[in-house]
Order: sequence, then C-alpha cells, then structure tokens
Amino acid sequence: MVVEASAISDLDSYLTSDMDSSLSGAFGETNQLGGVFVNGRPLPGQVRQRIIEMSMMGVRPCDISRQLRVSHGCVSKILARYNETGSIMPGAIGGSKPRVTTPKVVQHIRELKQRDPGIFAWEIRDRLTSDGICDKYTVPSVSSISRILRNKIGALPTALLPINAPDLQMHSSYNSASTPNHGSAARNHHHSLQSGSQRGTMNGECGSTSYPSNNNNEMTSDECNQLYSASLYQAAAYSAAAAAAITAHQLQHNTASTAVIPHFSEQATRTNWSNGVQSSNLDSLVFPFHSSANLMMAPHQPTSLPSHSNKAFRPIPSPTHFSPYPLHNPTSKTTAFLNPPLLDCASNSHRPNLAFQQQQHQRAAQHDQQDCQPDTDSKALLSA
DNA sequence: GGCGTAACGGTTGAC
DNA sequence: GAGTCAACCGTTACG
Repeated sequence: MVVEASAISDLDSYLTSDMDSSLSGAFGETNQLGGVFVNGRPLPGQVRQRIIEMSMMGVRPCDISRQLRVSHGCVSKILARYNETGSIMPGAIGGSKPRVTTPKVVQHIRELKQRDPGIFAWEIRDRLTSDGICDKYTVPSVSSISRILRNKIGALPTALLPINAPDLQMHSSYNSASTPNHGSAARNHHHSLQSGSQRGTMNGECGSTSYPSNNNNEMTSDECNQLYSASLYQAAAYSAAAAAAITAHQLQHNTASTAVIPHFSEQATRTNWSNGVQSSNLDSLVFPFHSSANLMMAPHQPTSLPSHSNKAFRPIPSPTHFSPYPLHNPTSKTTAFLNPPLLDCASNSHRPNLAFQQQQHQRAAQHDQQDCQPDTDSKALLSA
C-alpha cells in the first residue's frame, strides 16, 4: 500500500516540530526506535491521529511503528482502542473511581430492605439494575450492599419485622449476604412466618408509618415511596423520550449512525470531532462527548461540554462493554451515546468500517448473552 | 517478521 | 501539604 505524499511530509513534522514542541519542557526519553516519549504520559494527539490515519490508509502497524518511531505495542494499543471505542483519545489519567454507592442507591437499598426485610444482598443487587437505579457497570457489589445494610441502614424497626422472628432480626445482616441456595430456603421460611397484614407492610404498603427511629433514617415512608415512584417515572420518561427521538431520527434519516436525541445532537454538531483531535499540544486533549451518558441520566443539567478543566471526567466505562450501534439498546443509558464517531455526522472518515461494526455488534450481543448467564461465583455458591 | 499482551516504571488526580 | 490509591500512559519483552 502506498502512503500519500502528504502523509509522509506530515510525518516529518510530527517527528520534529510537533513532537518536540509537545515534549519540550518535559523530561523526554528515547525508545528503541529513536522516538521521544514521556513515560506515563500519552502520545500527542496528532501522533495518535496519525496512527489511525495511516492504519486506515492500509499501512501495516509495524510500518506505522517504524515510521512514527512509536513502539509497536503502543500502536497496537491505540489501534485496538480505536477499533473498540471509535476514539483516538487517551483515557482520563488519575482520579478516583466514582462512588457507586450514591445517596440515591443507598436510598433505594433502604427502600427495598424496608419493603422486604428478608431480602438478600444479591437480590437487592439484582433489583438495583432491574429497577433502573444502576446499570451493570455501576451496581454495587454484594459486599458493598451488605456493608450499607450493616452500617448505613442498620436494624429495622420491630414493627416491620415478623413477630416470631427475633432470630432473623439478630441475623438480618448475615442473611442479607447469604448465598442464594441457603437464602431461598431461609427466606421462604422467613416469609412463611408472616401474617397477611405483616406481609403487606413488608411489601411496601407503609401507609403513614414513620421510618425507623434510628438516627440514620429521617424520611417517612410516604416520602420514600414518592421518591421511588418519581424515580421510576423519571427513568421511564427518559427512556421513552430517548427511544422516541431515536426512532424519529432514524425514520428521518433512514440510518442509525447519527441517532442521538436533540439534546446530544446539538453538542455533537457544535463540536467538530476532527478539529478536536488535531491538537498539537498534549494538554489540549479533550473528551468532546464523554459526558453524554451522564447527561442522559440527568438531562436537566447544564449541557456544557466537558472542558479541559474537567479532564478528570471518567470517559469510557469499559471499551469492550458497549456496542458501536447506537440503537443496540435504545433504552440503555450506557451503551447508546458513548461512541464519538457515531455521534458526529461530520466525522465519517473516523468511523470504523461497516464490517467492523457488524463484528462489534455480534460481539456485543454475545457479551450481553454471557451477562445473562449466572456468574461463576453464584454457580460456585450454588454447588457448595 | 508481525502481532497481541503482560509486566514494568512512570504520571496523574481524587480522597 | 503529604501520602495513598487506582486509574492511566508508553515501552519492553515474550510467546
């Protein structure tokens, strides 16, 4: 494959002016190929972009490595990342993992526990995802839920517990984290102890009963129910709005490639993704679209793009965990709006080819299928 | 020889 | 302000 002449001339500028300027002032090291790099810091955006461009021209990774004097491992990583996510941008460096046990999650756990004191932590975990409070990437672990039950929620009021179950009261935290096999039997037994009226109370028909009198719970059950209903309503409304917008857009353009709700479409068109990556300075690397998922979760929030000052924003949940197809799951908050090239109508040159997208789609479907299988830990626990 | 990837030492930013 | 932690980076070596 012949490399365009302009590409070769650009190459020289990368290896001289751009690379040197971006690394000036930093302590640069030299790799085996003679290229300069800063350990721990990403390659300049232009070099990253060049790697993608040369790859799309048909240049072999080993040749890209030699010509740009970037290690083949790095070329491999950048290309793999691009193929997986469609983004050439480096990930966010530093910072802490966002907390998954947000007040909203804790509140929902409290709700579930108060509705059904015999519920297990693993059941709560399932409910958090099925109720739309969390997705599979942000749902707390069983141990985290157990810790919340133990530390933040504490003992339930006796009024909400079965009359003949003082032992269950004592061991409620243990039961919450019990294994499914033991849990089912114990829980059935637990429920069998309840009278009809008690069961009704435990199922969330709280009426005006005040919440536990412990210091951690100041909200009434009515308020909890209102919050819960509102959150469900909101989630449903968001999903419906997103689905409607996507469908309308798809009908209008007969394509899935730019299926975004207007809220995000505005951002996508306002920011030229190609321009965004043509930064000669490493520090000017930005993440034009990575806040989309958050905005999807909270569309009432300001729509300002993540700026350089917001570079700590955790950009990509997991490159392998979302589909390049925006319509793969229109109601999903995490899979539909995170792929920059698919959001940007003007950046077709940066889009992975169709065959690759189809392959990715299949992989995503397989991945989803695998996610529906019982996890190995549960299997082990069941067989134990 | 080309490629994918684990290991490594380093940087970064939140806590 | 320093320390810790967990994310990221590119390079290197290995299969």
